[in-house]
Amino acid sequence: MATITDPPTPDSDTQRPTLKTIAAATGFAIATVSRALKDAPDIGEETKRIVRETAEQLGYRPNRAGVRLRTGKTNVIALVLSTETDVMNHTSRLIYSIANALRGTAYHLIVTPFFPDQDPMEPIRYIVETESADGIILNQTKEDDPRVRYMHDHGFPFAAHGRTSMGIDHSFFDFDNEAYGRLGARVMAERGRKRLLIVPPPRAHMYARHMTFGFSDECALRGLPFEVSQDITSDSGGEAVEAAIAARFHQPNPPDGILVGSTTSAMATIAGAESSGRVLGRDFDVVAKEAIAVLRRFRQDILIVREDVGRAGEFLARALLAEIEKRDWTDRQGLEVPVKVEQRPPGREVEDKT
Amino acid sequence: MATITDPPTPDSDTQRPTLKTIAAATGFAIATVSRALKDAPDIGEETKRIVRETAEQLGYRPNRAGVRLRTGKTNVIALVLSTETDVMNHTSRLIYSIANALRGTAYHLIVTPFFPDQDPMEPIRYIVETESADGIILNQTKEDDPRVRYMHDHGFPFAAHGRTSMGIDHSFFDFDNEAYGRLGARVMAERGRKRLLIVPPPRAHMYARHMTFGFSDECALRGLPFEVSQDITSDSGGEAVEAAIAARFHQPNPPDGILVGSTTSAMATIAGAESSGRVLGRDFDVVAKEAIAVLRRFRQDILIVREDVGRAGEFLARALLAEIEKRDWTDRQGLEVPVKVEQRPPGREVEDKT
DNA sequence: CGGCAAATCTATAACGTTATAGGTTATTTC
DNA sequence: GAAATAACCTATAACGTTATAGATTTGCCG
Repeated sequence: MATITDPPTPDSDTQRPTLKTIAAATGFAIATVSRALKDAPDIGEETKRIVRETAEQLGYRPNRAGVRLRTGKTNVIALVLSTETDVMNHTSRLIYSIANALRGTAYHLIVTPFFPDQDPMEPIRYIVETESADGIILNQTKEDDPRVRYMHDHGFPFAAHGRTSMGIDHSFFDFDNEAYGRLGARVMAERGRKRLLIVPPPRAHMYARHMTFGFSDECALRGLPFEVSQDITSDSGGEAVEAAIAARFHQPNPPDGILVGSTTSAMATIAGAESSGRVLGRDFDVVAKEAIAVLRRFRQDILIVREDVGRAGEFLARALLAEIEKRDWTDRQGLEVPVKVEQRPPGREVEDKT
Repeated sequence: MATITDPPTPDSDTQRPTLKTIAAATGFAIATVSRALKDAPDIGEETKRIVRETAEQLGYRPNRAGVRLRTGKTNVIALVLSTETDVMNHTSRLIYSIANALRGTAYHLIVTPFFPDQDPMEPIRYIVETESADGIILNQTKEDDPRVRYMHDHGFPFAAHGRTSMGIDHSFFDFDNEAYGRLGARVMAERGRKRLLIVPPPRAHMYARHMTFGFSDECALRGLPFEVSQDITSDSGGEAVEAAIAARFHQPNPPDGILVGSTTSAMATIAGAESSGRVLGRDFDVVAKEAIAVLRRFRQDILIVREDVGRAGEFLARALLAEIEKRDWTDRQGLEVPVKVEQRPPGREVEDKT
């Protein structure tokens, strides 16, 4: 039984509009529509207007395969990167490892960063709507992430670097930041620290919550005083962190153990604390997580937990391929659990005895 | 007048083989060839063998646009990256800036890193042969770079991050490492340093030559003793550099001013020198070039020259588009000339008086 | 030896686009 | 008023691939 107005079946209008669609809608021939859209001289102004408007309204986007097949134009720029000389950081390592996992497959990797002035949904919508990829890998998930919801709702294959908590069961790889928080708290407690502080990443991020929870809970279990400051959140440059930490160390009861999330905040935190004359390793400890090898040289006495981003990239690529090929694969959700803290070289390490 | 055997005109056989080509060569129908190549059950074993061999021999590679148009399969994985929280390093910054410059154009960016176990020519050949991109951006050029020669010979649009010296006039953007070498030498000389040393990047790289030449020449002009060590070359982790510098500082006549190329080598160099008890800024200076903001926090007294990789990416994207669209654009070759050295904050700087 | 199935191959159409040649009006020219 | 011209539009083919339905050949059974 159909209702009076056509109830838009979720998938009825899912077909992307083509030149044909526009031709049908306007009554012009396909060729005319094509030429009108490229502003050819032998098409009437009025026709162009109509065609353009209909195209706009239907959300027409040229099919790249069609164009490419006909014209030979790929509309692709390849960036061929040498991995020879480079301190690989988090992002490039992720890219390299995904690309590496894709070697030997038929897949190409296109990279679509989105910028602060942009809606995070924009690239996702573009890719899904124009079907310009078979699947998407995304990073820095939020607790309630609209991108994840969108792709899930559209049945579009994806894998996320990071988890979400919105009741959607999706492929992901994540560093276990809760375990990291616990581990950091534990190690500092065992080193005799009495008052801990956490510098959490921006709160919207999923990993910030995990990290903060693990840290707080471990401290609470041990009856150890701790602070989760509202003012001190890591910023990209670290300027704010440095200032805030410096300020905190000039107040009474300063912390003697700090847990931070990234290389940048570690350096900023230490700089801030040192500004009060205190010495790392003697007067206070810092536990940091890093994917690159920078911090050990920065200060010998920093406590480092290593994150293997390469493993994440590899896992995500494999999981996504499984999604795309609809294999029912069990290993679609992976967690990297940190178990050790690297201390002063050479390699005196604290093993986890859980 | 044709010679007896068809003289393979450079471009006569340039056409990529398609299923049609194989069909013609084997006498089978196109459909048969297609099915044979996918190992369909209703094709005879002998046929499959013949088809596969011919395909192999002709170097057949399926046309992605054809497949995509017919099947809807893109064979593309999209990596959607947040740029929000990240210390952008050299590589990711380059990627971001290129992607950003491509926003609003019809172009997609595919990333193809190549790894140490791989022939650098492999990705280039693949892209050119399969026409899977309209143009290529490549980095870390060598003095005589086969990739550049190949693309130039094939008339394939490209732009290089870095120059070459093989008599080919191509699009590039480069940091002026010669000027950097000179500037570093000059600043240290002006600070009263008496014996300089350079830690050059691996010699095959173009920028290593530029840097070394500028440094050496400037020292020579000033009559300043300097060393271009054969043993000390920057390695990716910096281990070798640290050891070599440490060794050098335990010998007579150690340098009191060192020029290095990267963030990593700067840290390694300083660590090595400090192992002999010397103090940066008092007993020796280090001039380093960096694209990220790490070194200032590492040691306050380091002398920093900043490289704007974002500008490189933007320029390269623009230049490549001009190449592709065959616009005769004058700005196809760009140079970033360093003019200042950042010293201890806040912002006491040495301006170039050239 | 007719008939039937299996094995193997082929013709055709379609995906979405654009270049080309051609068609239809209306308008101008002599 | 016939012919030429301009203005605007359309039909068709092709790019390379694959799914589908159908064609041909071969072997086997009764």
